[in-house]
Amino acid sequence: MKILLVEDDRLLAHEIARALREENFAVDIAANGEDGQHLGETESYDAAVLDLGLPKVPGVEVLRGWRKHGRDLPVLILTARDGWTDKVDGFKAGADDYLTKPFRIEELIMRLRALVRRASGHAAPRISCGPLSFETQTGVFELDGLHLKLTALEWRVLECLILRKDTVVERGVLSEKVYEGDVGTDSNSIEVIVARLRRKVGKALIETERGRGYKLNSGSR
Amino acid sequence: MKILLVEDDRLLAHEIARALREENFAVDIAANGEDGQHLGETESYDAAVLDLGLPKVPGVEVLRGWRKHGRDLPVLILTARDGWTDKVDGFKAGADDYLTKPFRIEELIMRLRALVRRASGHAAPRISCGPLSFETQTGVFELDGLHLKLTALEWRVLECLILRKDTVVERGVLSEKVYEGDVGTDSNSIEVIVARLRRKVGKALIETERGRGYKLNSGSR
DNA sequence: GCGCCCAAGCTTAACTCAACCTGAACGGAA
DNA sequence: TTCCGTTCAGGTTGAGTTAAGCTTGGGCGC
Repeated sequence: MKILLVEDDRLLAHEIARALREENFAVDIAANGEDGQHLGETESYDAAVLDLGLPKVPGVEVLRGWRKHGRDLPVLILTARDGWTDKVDGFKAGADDYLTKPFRIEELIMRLRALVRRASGHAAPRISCGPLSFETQTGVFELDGLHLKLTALEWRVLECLILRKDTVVERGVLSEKVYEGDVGTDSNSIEVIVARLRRKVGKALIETERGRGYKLNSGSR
Repeated sequence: MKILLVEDDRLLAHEIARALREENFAVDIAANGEDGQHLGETESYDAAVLDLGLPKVPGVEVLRGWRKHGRDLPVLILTARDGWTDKVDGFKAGADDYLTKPFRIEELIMRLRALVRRASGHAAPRISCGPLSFETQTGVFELDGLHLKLTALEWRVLECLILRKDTVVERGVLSEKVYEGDVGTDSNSIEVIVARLRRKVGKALIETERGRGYKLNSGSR
């Protein structure tokens, strides 16, 4: 867990760093806006603590710069003044939280922990299978990196297959998953959907196991 | 954008709810811990505001209950007492932020917006999508740089879509987030709102995924 | 091994109906 | 009054189903 601390007050900076390290955070200190800007853009941190009252480059500008460069780390800003506009500007620039000086160091730690916890929950698990990949959070399929457009039923079938890739999914299981209620199985609609899917994702991907069902096979064998 | 407000003080609750609704949030109010617990577990909210000083079931227990049930919505806790241990307990139970009473309602809104923005995976304070852009901290939409005037419902729908741009937002999810309380699903009002939105932002932006829902697509793919 | 036969699966095309769109009108709230 | 949200009706579209003919594969008798 690595934190970037941008704070010009040497004394305060070291006090904060000491406390954070005691809690097993790794801390880099930047004593001014320029260094902070640069470090935030080049290194990889789990979160940043940013003093808004910096000399030369104002803290808000540092934050704005990070965001412009696509840095999406959680940022907690510190403000000496109790000024309302400061906080508003900070939030508008993309801050996630703020603290007004003076503050208890335990509070800083707690808020940092909360930020990191929430930010880390955003890893989007992906399943890929040959040229096909599936983002479980958004339900988006991609083929060779290109967005794959599917109808509702095609999507359900393909999801069902990719969640069990490399294993046979029986016909019955498929129609159960695809048609929520139980269905009379005397129909070839599943076959039709599979055929259409094959035309979209390529014949080789979906293998049929005669008498049992279908299997999505990753080219690994 | 739907918020759960758990607050036993009727007056305060309605004041907060009014202010939030003025900012186009949909708000459900729970007047006690039990109701709050239940609503938070069964309904789907984008964030919760939780008073820690509740009668009967303490606020921290409510929060702990949600987390135990796997509800990971962002939670902002309110604490009347200036007590340190309250906040610590709150954070330990999985809170994301807190405010000490009394507070400015604008600050509550700022923090809520920051929480929601972060939870939706966006670090930058501005989301753009084709000619459309959205300022997360102020809730302002712009089309080609010009301020876009929307009604409350139009705003909620469009916000919901832009926060999940390029992914399909299901009809059900949409009406959940847009309407307060429970939802009757047999109505085409969402369709009508979408049609009106299309007339305002252009047809191409809002794509309909038949059988699933709607998608806001940044032409990039 | 060879070939026949039948069941299982594939594919195309047409049809049907639910999902969706939209203009208009109504009713309630500010 | 005006504005906003909802409902309704009529029209449009396209996804899903069906059915029919074709292909494939494996079992079995020779």
